[in-house]
Parts: sequence; structure tokens; C-alpha cells
Amino acid sequence: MRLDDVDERIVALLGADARATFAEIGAAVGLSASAVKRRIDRLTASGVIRGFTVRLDPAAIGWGTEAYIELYCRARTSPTEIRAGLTGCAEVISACTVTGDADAVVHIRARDVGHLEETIERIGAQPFVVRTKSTLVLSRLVDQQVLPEPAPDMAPAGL
Amino acid sequence: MRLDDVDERIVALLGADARATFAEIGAAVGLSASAVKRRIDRLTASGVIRGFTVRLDPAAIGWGTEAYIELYCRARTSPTEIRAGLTGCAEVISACTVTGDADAVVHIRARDVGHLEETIERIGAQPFVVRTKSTLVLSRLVDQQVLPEPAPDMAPAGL
DNA sequence: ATTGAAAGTTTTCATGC
DNA sequence: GCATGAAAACTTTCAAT
Repeated sequence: MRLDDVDERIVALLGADARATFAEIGAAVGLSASAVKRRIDRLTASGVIRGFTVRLDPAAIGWGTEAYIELYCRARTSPTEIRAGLTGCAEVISACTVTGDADAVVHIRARDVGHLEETIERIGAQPFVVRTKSTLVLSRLVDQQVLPEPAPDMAPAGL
Repeated sequence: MRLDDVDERIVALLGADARATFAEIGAAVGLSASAVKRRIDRLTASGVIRGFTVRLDPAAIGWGTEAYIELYCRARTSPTEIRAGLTGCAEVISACTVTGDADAVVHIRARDVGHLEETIERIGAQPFVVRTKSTLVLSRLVDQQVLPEPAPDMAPAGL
């Protein structure tokens, strides 16, 4: 689906505050509240907008430990199998299969290093996991969940 | 700050739909709309809730290529310097300093492999970057932005 | 801390441009 | 595809419990 400039700005405003009213967004982009709602409904129906969520501070609720775990899997392990082995694990923020030495990278959040260790052991105990390699996060520098820019026709933003 | 069970459920509901009305949330947790608003206001004021945002499907707007880039930096490069070098770069989803061989890991989203390559070159051209090591994401298996579970007192043993 | 109700907004939808 | 206007629903505030 193709987003025009107004769609881009609406998406950016929702990224900054997903609970903004249609009237507020409309005032910012020069549209009526109903026109804004129509566009957001269309963006949602078309799958561009997957939903609206809350941004939490994990550290504020005692989940301040973060790590990336590389998974080295048994031959012929399917992505589906990896996903199945990770779902239900509350500590898993994200996971993906990757190129390179490892087969998958799992992003973990835990309460503390003890909890992290326990989680790594739990994941490492999955039958398809041959070994794991963990990288502890020291400090988070950037955390952008939404494209910060009205992505125009090519021309990525300069540094 | 300490979250009680009701707070946990409210946060989980907001995670699933940040535009849910106070009345809807109240019905789900057995509270009035005003009580829900008070709790959400308190969670926001205390920093547990950092804000509300939209979840997009990057592939739906043509940003379907994803990679992790490990940064090997010059000696005595500060995290602040790394952050400064990455801010304003629309392709950077997240970045953090880490333990292990590399100094930092940068999560990138781009339109295609060409755009990714150009981004890697741009980041690699930063004065503090000695070399980079890229890992391309093949398929995303899990993408949980919010703690999926009412984290109860699973008590990290000891302390 | 929560409720319940009043006043002010927002959403929703039908209509017309 | 957008604006307008009216009805319904929601948010916000505050007195009371």
C-alpha cells in the first residue's frame, strides 16, 4: 500500500501519541476529525497499522536486564520449530532467524542477571538448541519503535 | 514502583490496544472508568508508562529488510558519542552497548538490501567506527513489545 | 482508593460537496 | 475523498463514601 504525505504525518503523530484524538491529529495535518478517522481506519484495514500499544519502561517495573542470545540449532531445525520453542517464554522480546554463524538471535529481557541465566538455561534446554552465545546489553542508546521520518521517495535521511 | 494485579492487567490491556477506552478497560478489570484513568495517570506519572504508540508493519510500507550490525569502535569511544552518531538516522531502530567482542549492536530496518548496504556504509563512515559486522535477518519469529504476562512474584531467589 | 454523576469532548455516521 | 452537523459515547472532574 502507498502512503501519501498526510498518511505519513498521521502515522508519525500516532507514533508519538497513539491516544491523540482525531481532532488533535486533524488540526496538525489540516483535516477534519472524521477524515482522520477514515484514514486511520483505512491504514488499519490495509495492515499498515497493526495496532496501538503502550511503551513501558522495563527498568521501572524491575525488568532491567537485557541480552541477545544467539542460537546454534540442530541441522534441519525449522523456523517454525524455533518459534514454537520460544512462545510462551515471557522473557523473549523478539526472535529471528539470521545469516551468519548462528541460526537465530533472541532478544531477552529479565529481572536481573540470575533471572537471565535461568532463562538462557531454559532456552538452551530446548531439544533443537545445540549451543547458545549470549551478549549482555550494557546500556540502551536508541529505542525507536516507529519510523521517525516521513519516508519519502527513497533518499534515506542523512546522519 | 510496584504494580499490583490490576495494574498488570491494565498495562496488558493497553499493550493489546492502547486506544481502548477507560470504560472498556474498566469493564475488563472490574473498575470504573475514572478509577482506571487514575491508575493510568499514576503509571504514566511514575514513568512505568512512557507513552502510547502505534505498531506498524514495516513490510507493508516497503521497509522489509532488517539487520543487526555489530560496531567495533575506537578505544575510548563513549556511549554518548555512539548515540550521537546514530541519532537522526531513520534506519536505526535500536542501538545498545554490549559485552563481548563488539562494542555496540545496532538494529537496522531498510527498504531493501541496497538501502541496507548504503546505511551500513554510512554508519561505518562514522569516525569512531573501526569496523562493522552485519547479520541479516531472514525471518522474524517473535515480536513482543510488551511483557505478555502479568509478571507475578516469581521471586528471583535470594537477596 | 473507588464510585457515580455532571459538564465538556470526542467519536460516529448520515448527508452533501 | 473531504466537510459538516447531530446523536451517542467517552473523558474528565469532583463530591461523597
